[in-house]
Amino acid sequence: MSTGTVGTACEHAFVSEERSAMPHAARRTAAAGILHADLDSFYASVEQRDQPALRGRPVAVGGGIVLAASYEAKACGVSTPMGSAMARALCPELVEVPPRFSAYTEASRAVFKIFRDTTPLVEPVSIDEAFLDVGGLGRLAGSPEHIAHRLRQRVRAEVGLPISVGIARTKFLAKVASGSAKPDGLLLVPPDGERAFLHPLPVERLWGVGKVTADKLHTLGLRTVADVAATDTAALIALLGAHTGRHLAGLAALADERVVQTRRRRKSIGAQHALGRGRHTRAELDGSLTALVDRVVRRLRTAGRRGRTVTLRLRFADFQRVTRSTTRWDGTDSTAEVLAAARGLLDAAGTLIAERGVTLIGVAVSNLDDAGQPALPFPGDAAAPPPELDTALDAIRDRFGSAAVGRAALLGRDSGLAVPLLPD
DNA sequence: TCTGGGGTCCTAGGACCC
DNA sequence: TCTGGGGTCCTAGGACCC
Repeated sequence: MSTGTVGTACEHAFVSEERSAMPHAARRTAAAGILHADLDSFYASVEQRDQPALRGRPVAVGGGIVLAASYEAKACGVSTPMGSAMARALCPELVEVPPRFSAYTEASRAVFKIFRDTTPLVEPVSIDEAFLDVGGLGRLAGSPEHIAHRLRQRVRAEVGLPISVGIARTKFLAKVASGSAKPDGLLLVPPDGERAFLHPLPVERLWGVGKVTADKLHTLGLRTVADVAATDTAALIALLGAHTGRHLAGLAALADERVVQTRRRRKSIGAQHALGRGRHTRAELDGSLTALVDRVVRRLRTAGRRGRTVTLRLRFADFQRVTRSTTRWDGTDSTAEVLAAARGLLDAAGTLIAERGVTLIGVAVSNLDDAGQPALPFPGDAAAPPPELDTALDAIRDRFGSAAVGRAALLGRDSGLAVPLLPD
């Protein structure tokens, strides 16, 4: 475990926060009050927690590719997403574990409960990380460092997982700080130490800089954040476009006004499935499509949402991707309606598929709205679509499990309905 | 060594309306 | 009759994140 403050050689758990006579508002903007909390090697840590034999050993969670690597595995070069064959080559002692998503969801829920115990101002980023605004809690709960320290202790004691926390004045700096704190550490970036902390870092650490943007920056000889900060914003815009250029200029200049947002709603719900190489018949694709639609609409209904846009995602053997989408006039969460839309898109992409083959198929529903909002009446609108398809798919799932849905749909399609024509 | 599954945001062109 | 500028929505692609 490591704890520290950048800009000083401090090894103390707590850095005394100056209780100055500054007015409250001014103090809030100047102080480091945002936490970024990030579970370390999340899936792998859950596996090591649940299987003591895995502790201290290099662990990779995944199948086909590495979804998460323990620190022991990272030490020999295993990273995500990396093919399993590559990972084994790098690390012969690697223990490979299939993912148990329900265990991760449960662990995540427990951790987020501790987050929300800490402050109501929690912004989830993903299953294993969140921003917490603790700037206003001084009187109640102590300094941000104190709060972060206790948060880490609680996650360790109550959920059994290591978590790293970065503390800073802005979301971006807190996020970079938590990355630097890993593994299992706490790092405070004080407002007067921001430049010294950020500027020596490589441009890849800027949020929104991936391989493509990093390569572009490198062509201008820009390798560190300090290099970006010293570059004219106009030059960055010319290189990267208006948005990215301005965005990076702002981050490098330590200007990040984004606040912690508690009420963010999901904007799309999707599912996808990688198919092997080789030809897939239209009937096989239709079976996969049905299973994907079934998964998506059930999540849609669970969330109480409806969507207007259905997107079909395809990937070819050369890893090129295309999307095809269609937008309905009103929102739906009906299996039959989403499937009809997706089938239409698949039909329209028939030539493309015939020429190039498919290695991945995905379906997403977006343009989401709350369920229950009555659509405007439309002359000639039919009543609710028949529920037979849902009933049939439910029956298949109950009897044979989710994995059977695609196969059943495939077998049942010619009969006009996805009835259970499964092999025993 | 071939590369999963879940997302977000931005860009750009065309249709359409005022 | 010919013309402009602004705004919104849809589609498709691309970069990025975990």
